[in-house]
Amino acid sequence: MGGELAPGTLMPSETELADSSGLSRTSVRNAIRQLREWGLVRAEQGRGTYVRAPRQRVRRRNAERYQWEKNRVLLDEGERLKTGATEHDTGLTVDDLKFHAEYTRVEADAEMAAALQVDPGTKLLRRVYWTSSRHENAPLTVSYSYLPYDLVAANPDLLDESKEPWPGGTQHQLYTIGIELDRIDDQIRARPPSPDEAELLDIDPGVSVLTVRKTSVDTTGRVVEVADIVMPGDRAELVYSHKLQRWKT
Amino acid sequence: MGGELAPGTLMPSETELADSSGLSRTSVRNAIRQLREWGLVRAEQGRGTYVRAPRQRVRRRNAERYQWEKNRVLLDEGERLKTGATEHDTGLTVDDLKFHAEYTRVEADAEMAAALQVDPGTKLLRRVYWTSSRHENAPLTVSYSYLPYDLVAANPDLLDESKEPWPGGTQHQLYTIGIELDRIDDQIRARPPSPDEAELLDIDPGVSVLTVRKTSVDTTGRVVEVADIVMPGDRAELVYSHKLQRWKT
DNA sequence: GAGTGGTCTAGACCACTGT
DNA sequence: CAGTGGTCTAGACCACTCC
Repeated sequence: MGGELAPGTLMPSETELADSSGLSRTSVRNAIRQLREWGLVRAEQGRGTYVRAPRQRVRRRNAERYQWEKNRVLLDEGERLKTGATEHDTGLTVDDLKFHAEYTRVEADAEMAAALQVDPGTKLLRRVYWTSSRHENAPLTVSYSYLPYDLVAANPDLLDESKEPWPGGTQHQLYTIGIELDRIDDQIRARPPSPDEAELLDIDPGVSVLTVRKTSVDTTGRVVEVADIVMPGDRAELVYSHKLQRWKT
Repeated sequence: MGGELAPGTLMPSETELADSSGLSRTSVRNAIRQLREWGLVRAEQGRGTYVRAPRQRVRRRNAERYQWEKNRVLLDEGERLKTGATEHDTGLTVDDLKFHAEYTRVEADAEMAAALQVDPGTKLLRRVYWTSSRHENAPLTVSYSYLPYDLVAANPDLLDESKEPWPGGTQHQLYTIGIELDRIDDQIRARPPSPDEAELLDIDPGVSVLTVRKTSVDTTGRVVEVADIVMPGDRAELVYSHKLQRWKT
């Protein structure tokens, strides 16, 4: 009835709601599905349905972030280790964070070949990366990054997933192989999650994900990285700020 | 079975699928719901379920668009009328487009007051605006724009919805009352559509919308417009391009 | 074992579309 | 009118969690 419940509160069970409302359980479930699509409630099998914490939004400010990362590249390593990009976004310190990284060597399919401007079948390094708070289970973003294998092979450290997290981010690692970025394009979409993504991000299958396809172009015009960043649509938010040129007075 | 059907094809009816598959109609409907959430199929009551046209994506390049709009402000009106922002996005000419505009005078609620940095209850001009192709029924974007009423009242034309579409866009109209923009911030989210939005944008209730909250700040640091732009998540895409500063050599 | 949500069935009625 | 999707019921079984 328009009321508000404290986060973590256990809802009455579906059968109980059906009995007390005079509706069938099917109808009650349909109603609850709406609440789930809005991320207001989470159902746990065998346990019950709980009110979710208020949508703690993750805010990514990509415009500033990219330039900020670039500026950091030329700092010495000690400086870089102190603060990473995730802390930049969330305000959490490095001790609160858990990392996961996983490297594989794959061949470019037609779609990725077009995005990277290479031939289909070209060897790529696929880097799956996520980070989450030690106190929460689900990551806030998951990143699938693709780089031409021959390019990164110039620095063996870049092929070693145990060297994660990359100190200073992707731009610094590219710097070690002589690459300077000139431009980054972000392409933003929303779509339903795959079952895997729903589980990993701890969202209901009915909640969309926000995705960013980030394309990094170096100073010679070459595409050096394509990354797909996936975020839970009910908790994530992207911010882009544009400074406009002044009219001549 | 992984096949692909031509757009517009009529699917077998739900009862027919239930009979031929040996499943109940409820289960068939659940399966179809997945297709709907992906925007692959559209159900029309009384008619049937059709395969949707391939997701013709609308691409908005906001970073360039905002500066482009600003540059156009100082051109003379004849120039401006030739090409508007929608044509800039879609490549359609002005003859192919239908416009809708609707003005109301409202009071700022707590949320909008905070966004506009005014007191709650302040009079606002609410401008609902959309444009769509003459050959398709549903708009590609709907915009809900809010401006302080006293600000725009300085030019009576800005209070007259019949003067839409604004020749040269919002930035030109602000120019007529002596305002130059300094910065535009975009805040991007995804969420389920309201029933009204689902109908207007011609999407299934299960398909999320992509929203942009656009905040325009003038050269004195004042927020002069807040606009909420709503797009169908299965057909829209946002692009932001960032040019990075060079390292000193 | 009792209680939860997840899945499924078989059938009913309604609102809407075409002819 | 017959056929479509939208909504609803009443009941079953399963997988899972907790005691």
